[in-house]
This record gives sequence, C-alpha cells and structure tokens, in this order.
Amino acid sequence: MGNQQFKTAVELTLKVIGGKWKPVILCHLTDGAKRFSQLRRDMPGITQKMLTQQLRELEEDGIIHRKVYSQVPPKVEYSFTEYGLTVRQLLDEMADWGTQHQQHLNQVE
Amino acid sequence: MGNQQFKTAVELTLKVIGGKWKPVILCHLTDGAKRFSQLRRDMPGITQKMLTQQLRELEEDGIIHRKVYSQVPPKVEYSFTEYGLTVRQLLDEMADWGTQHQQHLNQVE
DNA sequence: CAGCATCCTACTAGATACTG
DNA sequence: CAGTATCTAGTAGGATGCTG
Repeated sequence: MGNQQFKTAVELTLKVIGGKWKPVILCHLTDGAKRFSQLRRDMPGITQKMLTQQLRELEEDGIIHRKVYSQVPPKVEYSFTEYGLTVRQLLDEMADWGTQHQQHLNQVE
Repeated sequence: MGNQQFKTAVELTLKVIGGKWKPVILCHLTDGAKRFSQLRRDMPGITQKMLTQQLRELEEDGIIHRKVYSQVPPKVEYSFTEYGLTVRQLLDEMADWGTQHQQHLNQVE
C-alpha cells in the first residue's frame, strides 16, 4: 500500500477518464454513437475547441472510435470502442459513489 | 444514460477524490494515520501549501480525520474516517483499471 | 512542527475568426 | 458540419517568508 505502482495506476486512470469534460462526454456516449454536433448540443457549456481536444485524447487512448462519413456536409460519429467499454463499469461505480456521497451530504445538513 | 444525474454524480466523485494530489495523498494514508511531515516526505513533489489545502478539502468532505495533539512541538495526524474508507474500494478499482490499461499500452507498442 | 499569507507563474480553458 | 488557428482570461499550482 502507498506504493508507487498503485499511485501511478490511479493517476493514469484519472489522466484517461478524469478532468472536467471527459467523464461528461463518456456519459453522453453511453447512449450509443453520436455526432459531433449532437454532443455539442448535449453539452451547452463546452466549447467546440475543448470538445474536439478531449475527443482526440479519448481516441488516442483507444477509448472511443471516430467514424468519418465521406459526404457533404461532413458527418463524424463517435462511439465507445470495445476496449473503451471497460471504463463504463468504472464510470458506473464512480457515479454510484457520487450518488451515495450526495445523500451523505444531504443527511449532514 | 447520458442523463444529468449520472453525469453530476461522476463529477462530484472526481471533485472529492480527483485532481493531481488527492489520489496520491489517499494512497499514502492507506497505510494508516500519518503526520503532516511524514506525508511531505512521502510526496517530495508536493508543496506544503498544496498538501495543506488538499488535506483540508478531504477533511471537509468527511474523507479523512485531522487529529491535533496539544503539545510542543505540534503534532497533527491524518487518517481515513470510517466514511472515507468507502472511497478506498473505488480507488482500488481505479488502480486496477489503470494497471490493466498500462498493460494494454505495452501490448500496442 | 505544522501551518498561514503573499506573490507569482504556467497551464488549462474560453472567445473569436476562419476553412475544407 | 466539423473542424483548425490564434489570442486572451482564469485558475490551479508553486516559491518564499513568517508564526503559534
């Protein structure tokens, strides 16, 4: 415990699915494949730059797949890769803890 | 899925145990209670300001307990609260995923 | 020893304009 | 539609000095 391996493993996980936007993006992709424009509509707070940036990182980490339809106007769809599905379990557990914590906070008040 | 409740729950979780330092601090506290100075030694990269700040936030969120010994020189020990132990499970799972992901990355190379 | 206060920097994120 | 490029603003985090 308290060892280097454990610590860096957690840090790696947070690097891949942590941060301000990635969890939110991944949540919206649990519905299935979505277009870039649809994701923008789903997340009014995010800028197009941030959305692009975060999607690219998730793609590079092998979590999501970017499917480009060669047509005009352009159409790009994002979806979980098979490998990416392994983080959904983790996201669920993080959501569970968050929900319980919210109730915990309500009790304290 | 993709709903507001799920999304905010994950965000709440990351607010409590996410970020650059909190996971690391919590890892080091899995050994048991530790003094402030011990934690500093365990984490050469962290500044005293950051350590104090993050410990305070973890304390406010009920994850850790701050025990002050009224003596000179001062002695302060930090440890998991009973409630805080619920995040250890989650940290373990995050570490598991991170470890698997590391192996996944090695295979790709 | 365990901090607080202050100042400062570097990076993250947002705004805006433009393009295949 | 789905981006890229550039510039700016905000904030997380760091350095330093002081104190009960």
